[in-house]
Amino acid sequence: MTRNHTREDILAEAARLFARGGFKGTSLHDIAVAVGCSKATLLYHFASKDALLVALVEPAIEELRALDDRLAVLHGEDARLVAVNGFVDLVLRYRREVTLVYDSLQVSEIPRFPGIDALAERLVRAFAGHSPDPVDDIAARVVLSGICTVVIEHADSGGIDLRDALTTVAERAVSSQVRPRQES
Amino acid sequence: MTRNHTREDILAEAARLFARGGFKGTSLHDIAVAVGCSKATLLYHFASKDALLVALVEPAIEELRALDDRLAVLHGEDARLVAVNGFVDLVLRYRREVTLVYDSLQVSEIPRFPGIDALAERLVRAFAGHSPDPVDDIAARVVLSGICTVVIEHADSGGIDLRDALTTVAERAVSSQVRPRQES
DNA sequence: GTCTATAGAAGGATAGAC
DNA sequence: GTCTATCCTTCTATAGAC
Repeated sequence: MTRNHTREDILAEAARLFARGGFKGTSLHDIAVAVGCSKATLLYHFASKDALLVALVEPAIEELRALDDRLAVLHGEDARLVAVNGFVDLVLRYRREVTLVYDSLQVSEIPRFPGIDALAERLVRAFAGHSPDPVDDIAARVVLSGICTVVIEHADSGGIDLRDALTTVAERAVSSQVRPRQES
Repeated sequence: MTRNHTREDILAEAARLFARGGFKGTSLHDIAVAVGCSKATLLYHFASKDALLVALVEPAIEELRALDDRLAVLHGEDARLVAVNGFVDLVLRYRREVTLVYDSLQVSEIPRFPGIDALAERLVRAFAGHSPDPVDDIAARVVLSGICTVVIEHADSGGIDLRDALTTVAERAVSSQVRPRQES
């Protein structure tokens, strides 16, 4: 557990600083100071600044892909439930990392992760319970991106269970008055 | 109307590029190339890169403050309706600018606008219809930030009325099952 | 594995001609 | 008003000692 102490420190500080200042807004110098080492040490552990970012978000991406796989065989309401619960859980465990991934979709200041755009699109559709209603599609997009943002600033969740709140919001936003549910 | 052709071009291109690449992710060189002029010309019209950003978002900030003023005398459901309709309208008219303002709240890569944090907090409360339920508070935050994000990528709104969709989503997300409405 | 020193590129901003 | 040329800083990354 105590192996590669420095490498872990770098990842932790980089996550914190990237979340606060953005990827382009955070320099290797900033990270080095936060860690308490030199820039050269950073680049000994990671080939480049981009490589550091990739290493940072890799675990989150892996889990995102796993969730995507699980969703592949689900439809409608089933997909929605798994997507919402799975994504909220994932975002809570990888707060800062997921936001970096999400930013990479919109802002080209960050290196792209292959296949992420299509994955995000499938996730939106699942969040919408594959509803044909365009409003549900918009709702899914709003909630999906909103969750990513809120989870960052709410590092201090004031007593309330953030997980329950976020899933509830996702539930509400996408629920049409007439929900096309499969009453099996 | 044809006065200060270049200045307007600079603002337009800067808005486009900042939205796509982020503030730090977009250089004066990038903007100059897009406009078709030199960096020096940019800095003749605007004192600095920061000043360019401020000039860009100033109109949006002004309207945001105006909305905030209107909200000051409203409560509960009335506040919610005015806040949601007013904000959605504002965001649709200043798509790229509002997002820059919103980013300035989270990411310190962008110069801060005075009083914006408190304003944003009041807006959140209004979006929540001043509900005491913490879930409504979270819902308001999710929807508020989600709207800012979605409106950017949806430059191509596919036939659907984005305004209606966004207000509907905001309505749904914050509506508790038991809405504390003032049935006058 | 970590450091100092430095290379090499890119960024924001200024000077001065036109 | 717009340009070219330049300055100075900051940034990423490398070289080489320890």
